[in-house]
Amino acid sequence: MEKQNITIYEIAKEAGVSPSTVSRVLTGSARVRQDKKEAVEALIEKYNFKPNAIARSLSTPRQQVIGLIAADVRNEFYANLYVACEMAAARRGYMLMLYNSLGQLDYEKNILEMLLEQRVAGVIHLGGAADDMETDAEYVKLLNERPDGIPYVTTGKFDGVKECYRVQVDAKAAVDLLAEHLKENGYRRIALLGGRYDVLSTHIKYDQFVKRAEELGFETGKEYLDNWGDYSPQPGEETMDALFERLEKAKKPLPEAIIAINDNTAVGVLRSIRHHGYRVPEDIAVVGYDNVCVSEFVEPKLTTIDYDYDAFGRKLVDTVIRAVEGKRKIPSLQLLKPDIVVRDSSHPRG
Amino acid sequence: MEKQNITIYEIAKEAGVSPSTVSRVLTGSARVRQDKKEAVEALIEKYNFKPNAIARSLSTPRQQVIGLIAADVRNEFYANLYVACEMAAARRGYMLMLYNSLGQLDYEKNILEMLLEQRVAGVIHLGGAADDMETDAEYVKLLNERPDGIPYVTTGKFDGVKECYRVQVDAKAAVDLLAEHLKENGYRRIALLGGRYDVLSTHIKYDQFVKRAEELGFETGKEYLDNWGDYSPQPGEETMDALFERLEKAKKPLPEAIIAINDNTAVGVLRSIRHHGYRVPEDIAVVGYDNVCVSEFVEPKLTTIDYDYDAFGRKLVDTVIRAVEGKRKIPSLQLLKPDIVVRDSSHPRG
DNA sequence: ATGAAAGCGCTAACAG
DNA sequence: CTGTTAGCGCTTTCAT
Repeated sequence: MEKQNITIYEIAKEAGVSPSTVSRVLTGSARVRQDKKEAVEALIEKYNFKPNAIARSLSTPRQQVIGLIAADVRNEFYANLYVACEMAAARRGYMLMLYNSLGQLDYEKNILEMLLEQRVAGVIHLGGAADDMETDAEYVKLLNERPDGIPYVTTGKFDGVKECYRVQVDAKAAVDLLAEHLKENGYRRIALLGGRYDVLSTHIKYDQFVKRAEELGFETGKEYLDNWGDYSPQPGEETMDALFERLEKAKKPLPEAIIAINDNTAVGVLRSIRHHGYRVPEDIAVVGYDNVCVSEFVEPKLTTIDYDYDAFGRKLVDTVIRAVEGKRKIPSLQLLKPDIVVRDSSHPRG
Repeated sequence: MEKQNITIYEIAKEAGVSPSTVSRVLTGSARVRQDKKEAVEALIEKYNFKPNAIARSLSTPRQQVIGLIAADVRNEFYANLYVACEMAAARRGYMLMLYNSLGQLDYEKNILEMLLEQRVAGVIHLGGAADDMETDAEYVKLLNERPDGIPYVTTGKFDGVKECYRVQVDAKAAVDLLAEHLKENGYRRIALLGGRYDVLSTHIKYDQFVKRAEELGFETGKEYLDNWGDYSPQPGEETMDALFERLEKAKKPLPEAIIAINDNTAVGVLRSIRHHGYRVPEDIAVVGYDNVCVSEFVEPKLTTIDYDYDAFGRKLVDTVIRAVEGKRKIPSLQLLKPDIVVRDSSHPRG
């Protein structure tokens, strides 16, 4: 262990120079005579001195730290996005400070305050309250009270927040990709299951699906749409079970294909279908969203929507940094084009 | 947006008190006359003033931030652990700063330096280089050069690091649980597959398994052990494919049960078995580790080892905090007892 | 090229 | 109870 509390002062004294000179060799902010420079560097090496980033950030415009609020990194979608952000940030010399809101609105507001007290350079908000259809007024107030110049970028939306940049997946395009893929493969009676309608991205998916279904001549009524619960396999299974029951009662035919709100939900749907004695995709096709790791390892492999997570993270981080640096106009909404990954769960209907 | 750069000084001036008084009402560190207090609070409210945590931490002993290095939060095991740590830290008034090493040793060293420059109160290291059997000498040097009093706690180990606390899953106990469960259910010829032998936890599992197998009279030779590759499904599938091939060539019988190094690996193993036309568990049983979300949704549901992630995270964080606060002796190694979750993939052999 | 001095925003020891 | 003063560790004018 090194002796603690070494500062540029001890280094300066021992090197026979002033603290400013030490600072200059540390930051390279000005030229220093070679021999002094070397002396200082030798001492830095000797004591293994590391400048105190906290002290530095006090005298310097701002922290190179970006605060990040995520709904829950245990969900692979957010984990992927987080890692992409971290890599992008590292490349630009920024650090990230992560918090998970875990669905607790109060805690989430708390996080925001802590981040602001840390004087982060900006905050990125992935899902969570930013994904609620109905914006929480108090949250918006909090956001609008934030110090000037701390940019806020989110994958969701917040009505009424000033200087808020949105970077979203183009959810409509994703719906279209899936809908057209199913149509091409001969599916016409299609159900959309899972998620919560009061979540922005889910909301968009349902609305767009209804619209597109009509255009493509799908056979889709209210009975074939169902949303509640979270985004894990369990509710997926239950929602599908309920669909079977509902259709039987109504004497309606089974759907030919299911669009699950995400891959986890799809995994639950697959299980329900299996339990009811049907095969995928022969009897019912299933597709999902997010291209999560398991989607490739369930039986059958899942057709799904993929995103360029790296590009997504990069765009998020770059937006913050550009805003911080006061760069030219930044679009308030940036959309990312999704891709479709076709696997076995939606083979041509035959 | 609020005007930026409000400090306790403007508040003080406008309230007609001294900065220290403002500080006192902020921290509650001393009594302040009621009317002054109210005046200050009103202004804090009015300007929506938030004290600068950075400045505060400069004049105060230390940051309430704990640095956390994780191998990769996209692996659910780490995501679970991370979230548990975050919750535990929040309860104790600490924040976390997360970094993912992603298998890049150089970057990982970099992270450590950045964390130290941030003067974090302590660092928690989940997997990554701390999990390597062969400790990287330079890393150890870095660790030993860290300022005095910054505790280091890890789920792995680092040979030669001073003031290093280890909090580990009791991997031997986990092996025993699985081995005994299989024995009770009538399995005797058992293979252990996946992971890398140069990773601490994997190493322990293999060694303990070999030892225990002998004690329990298992039929297990070199052909039934295989480790290389990472901890995702793909290598799991390939390893199992290779096992089939190897045993056929050697004219050895198939194993009755497979222990996969983790659930992800097990998922790949299941697929390989299915592709080869065998059933689980009728022909071959499969068990894993970690009780990751999918383990409950693959077909058949996976028997696996579960940990009390919350307790794990709490112990990690508490250890750091206790060390920071210079509390009484802290054990240098703390072991967590794992549990077994019995599901369908290892039904009694019939 | 380099030192002295001021300041970043807050806390804390010390007088009153 | 409260104001004054002195830091915390670093950067940054401003002279020299």
